[in-house]
Amino acid sequence: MNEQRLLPRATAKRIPQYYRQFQKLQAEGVINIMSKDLAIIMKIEPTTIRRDFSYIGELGKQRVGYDVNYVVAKLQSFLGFDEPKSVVLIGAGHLATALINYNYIKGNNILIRAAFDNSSEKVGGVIRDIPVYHMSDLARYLAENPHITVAILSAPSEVAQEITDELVSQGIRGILNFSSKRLDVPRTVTVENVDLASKLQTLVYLTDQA
Amino acid sequence: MNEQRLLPRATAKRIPQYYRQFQKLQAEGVINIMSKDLAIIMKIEPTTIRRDFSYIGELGKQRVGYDVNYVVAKLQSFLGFDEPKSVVLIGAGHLATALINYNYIKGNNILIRAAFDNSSEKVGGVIRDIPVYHMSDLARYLAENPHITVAILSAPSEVAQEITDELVSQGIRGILNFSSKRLDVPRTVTVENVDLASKLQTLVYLTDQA
DNA sequence: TAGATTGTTAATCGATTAACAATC
DNA sequence: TAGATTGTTAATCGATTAACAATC
Repeated sequence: MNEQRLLPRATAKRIPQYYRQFQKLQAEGVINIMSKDLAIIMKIEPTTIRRDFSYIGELGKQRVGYDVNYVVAKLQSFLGFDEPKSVVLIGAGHLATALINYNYIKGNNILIRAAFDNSSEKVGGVIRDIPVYHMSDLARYLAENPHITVAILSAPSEVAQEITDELVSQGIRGILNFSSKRLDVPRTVTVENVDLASKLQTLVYLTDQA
Repeated sequence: MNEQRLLPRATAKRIPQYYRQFQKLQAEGVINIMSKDLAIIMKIEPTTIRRDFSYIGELGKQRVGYDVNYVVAKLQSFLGFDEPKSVVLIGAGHLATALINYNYIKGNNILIRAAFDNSSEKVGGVIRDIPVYHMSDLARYLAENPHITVAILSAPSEVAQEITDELVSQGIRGILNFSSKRLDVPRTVTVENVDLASKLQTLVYLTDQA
């Protein structure tokens, strides 16, 4: 039941970066790339790259490097992105719109299916082609779409926990949290925090240090 | 010249979180808090909190915990936020607007002074009360405002490096990078990366793992 | 083959946490 | 004072990287 983590968390967080980079290389028509050259592009040590890749399998060939098409396919299946994953957006403000735009640019193995908001101006409309529903429809929507297990939370901090509880009770198991609140969730739920205000403060601080 | 890093990078990244949390506690009228209780709120081990604080000084009192007002003042001066820091925004799209809104909610020791964009619809307008200028005015603006040393880069990836070079040549020493490109900068320049697309992919992957 | 690059073993480094002395 | 909490020492843990054998 409780699957052992197959690879270190630090590696897990880099795999999507590799995947995205190899997609780009593929689009550019690159056939092979060596860890040394990839290291320069991605600003990651070649040893770290090879170590990370070794968790997935023996992807490379000595003297040749990594076959771009092969690695893309391998990473894709490793990430479970062979079939696209659906997610929902909580909040339909500027951040939500930015995320929808981001998502459109990238190779679409993650599909934002719907956004939820309380604003009567937004409800009933679309962002790109993503429909915006009222928050009161959230529970029903998730009940009807049980394959959706990930939500992006871009709602105000004050209601973040309350919405989280609802998401979890409706079967959501992964939350990308843009609020500054740390969310209380059962251990079975994964939360990734993106605290933009703190990030900016950290940067300002580090800049003055350096 | 080359100032030694005073505290571990992991700690440096948490200090702004502590600062924000203590601001909140202050607003709520909390007088004292103990590491054990703070740990529950912030989801950080009490030992980690005490260890982090010890880098700043002996902030607490046995049996009493941490005086909220005192810690806010201490963190503020430690972060160099006694006087507010000015930053500029590159790009005036939805992400930029979201960041401006974020910034307005928080205690304002970081001031976004101006945004720069190429869109003729946006140039000349304001977001909240932040003026939007044309990208071609960036160099002059930074030359006239040499106290601005931090920029938020929310421009498309294709032009990210080009803009970075311009920022650096105009004296910018800290960049919050929202593009998916890793930026080439001199070692004197600090970059914090926020790769939203990768974050989302990581979350989806980890969710399926758990 | 000789040379170069991978995957891996072993060493290092940095961060976290358990244990505890100091002390209020 | 007795008890509890801080700040710190020492141990643990996890991640990175240097060194290198395997091999193409």
